[in-house]
Amino acid sequence: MNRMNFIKPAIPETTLRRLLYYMRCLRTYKKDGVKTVLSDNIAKKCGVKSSVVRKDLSYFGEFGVRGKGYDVDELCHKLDTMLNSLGPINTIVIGAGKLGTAIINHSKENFKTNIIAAFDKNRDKTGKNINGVPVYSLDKLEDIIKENNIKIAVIAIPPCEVQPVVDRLVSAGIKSILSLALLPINVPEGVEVSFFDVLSEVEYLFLKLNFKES
Amino acid sequence: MNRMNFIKPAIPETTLRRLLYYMRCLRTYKKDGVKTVLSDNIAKKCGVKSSVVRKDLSYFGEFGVRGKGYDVDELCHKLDTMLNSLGPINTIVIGAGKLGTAIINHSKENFKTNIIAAFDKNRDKTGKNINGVPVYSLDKLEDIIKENNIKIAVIAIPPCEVQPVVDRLVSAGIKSILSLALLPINVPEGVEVSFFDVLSEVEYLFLKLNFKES
DNA sequence: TATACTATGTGATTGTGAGAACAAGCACAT
DNA sequence: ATGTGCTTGTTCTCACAATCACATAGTATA
Ligand SMILES: NC(=O)c1ccc[n+]([C@@H]2O[C@H](COP(=O)([O-])OP(=O)(O)OC[C@H]3O[C@@H](n4cnc5c(N)ncnc54)[C@H](O)[C@@H]3O)[C@@H](O)[C@H]2O)c1
Ligand SMILES: NC(=O)c1ccc[n+]([C@@H]2O[C@H](COP(=O)([O-])OP(=O)(O)OC[C@H]3O[C@@H](n4cnc5c(N)ncnc54)[C@H](O)[C@@H]3O)[C@@H](O)[C@H]2O)c1
Repeated sequence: MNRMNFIKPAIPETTLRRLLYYMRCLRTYKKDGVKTVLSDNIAKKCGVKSSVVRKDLSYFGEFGVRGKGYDVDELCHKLDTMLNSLGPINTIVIGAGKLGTAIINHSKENFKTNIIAAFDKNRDKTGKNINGVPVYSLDKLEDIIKENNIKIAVIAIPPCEVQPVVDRLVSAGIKSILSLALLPINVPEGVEVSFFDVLSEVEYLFLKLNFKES
Repeated sequence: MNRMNFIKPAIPETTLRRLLYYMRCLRTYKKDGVKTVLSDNIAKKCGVKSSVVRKDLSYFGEFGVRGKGYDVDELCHKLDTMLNSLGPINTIVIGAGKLGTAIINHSKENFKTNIIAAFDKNRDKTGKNINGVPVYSLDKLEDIIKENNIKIAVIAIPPCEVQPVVDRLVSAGIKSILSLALLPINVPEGVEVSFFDVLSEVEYLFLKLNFKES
């Protein structure tokens, strides 16, 4: 049963993406001791229109006071509670190289995501910790996934190595894979794959620049 | 003058993104010696519908033969020519740490993007090469940008360091910034900023999973 | 308490992209 | 030469997301 059914209609995917951004922005306000914010403050910081912020928040409830704005602590708390009610955001990273290490370190600053473990096939890397995250050999893959009920995995290994690992991830119960290798992946129905690539983004920005310039 | 004006109407941003993916996919076909492909072959590999592939390609011209499909070499060549006509895709990376290094190495495999230089404020890192890419101190920033007419920069330094660097990038003529630090950035009108973050994506996938499960 | 003011929340409208269905055109066999 | 089969290119429809406009409900002030 979907524990988020109390959220009435289907929530746009774009709204979900922005929501995470708002929350990070709110945490900053909170840290800076700001008491109240207007939808327009959040909007400016996140580069969207204030009406978008209000509409997005309205999918989850009424948090503001008309004529006044939003209480930062309260809004933060309510959104966090909602997120926490979905359970912990646990994940694993495959590949403890430069990229994998950078991601693990990154997760220690200001994120909700817990990286439970990393995996590497190189014996020099296994058995150690990276910033508190244990690095295991691939033997342990299935056990760790099942013990921790992991549903999401991040892949940061060379492209040619990807498919066999994906197959193991899927049969161990992973439902969503984020691949940093830009290689098409075969997965059965019901498993979601997304790709993530800095250089693709650069190339996209390049195309965009070339369309806009006068 | 926009050198891509021959592309008639405004091309959807989603189409531009997918186009890059198609091209990478086609390069693989070419390398594997495949002669012709159908829109459906490309579609399956890229995880979209065949009608989307055809529509996307149709923004740029007619490349296929009805009843037969697309000639891989020809399609590759025509798309590459189009891309090349826009000039080289040059960029720089700020921060030669784990992440910056991973990106530089990554750029050597199968991408159109040339990373012209990296910059770091740590004297231990400057003056060396990473996989053929020189690492300079920040002193050289403006010179390199202007000499090479760089328009796009990738930022891979700690969040607290970002804003001053951004200011320098902007006044040196950078038009598009890809930040890997999730901190709101102030830039003048006309400069585009995008953010890119693996862990945000994980959190988004988490939300999506929680909305879909039965 | 009344009045003006301010910012939220939401219903209505517009715009845009995805998908399906169909028309068009080429290759090949007969 | 002509017909058949196949896949492209394109049109049309639908769904969804962004935007707008305004009613709503609080605050502040006199
Ligand atoms: N998407 C992006 O933006 C992006 C950016 C940089 C790099 N990359 C990709 O990420 C990959 C890793 O980059 P890196 O800089 O960390 O490289 P790296 O060489 O530093 O690390 C790769 C690690 O993966 C491990 N490994 C290899 N095969 C494995 C397997 N089958 N199972 C488990 N571990 C395995 C290696 O032992 C090594 O520790 C690169 O191949 C590149 O394609 C993607
Ligand atoms: N968006 C993502 O997906 C993602 C993933 C991993 C890390 N990160 C971010 O990227 C940053 C870098 O990660 P890393 O693992 O490479 O860290 P790192 O410590 O290995 O490297 C940081 C590098 O930046 C250099 N630097 C610091 N300040 C600088 C300045 N003002 N100008 C030029 N260079 C400067 C340092 O000398 C160092 O070499 C992290 O702070 C993290 O926030 C983002």
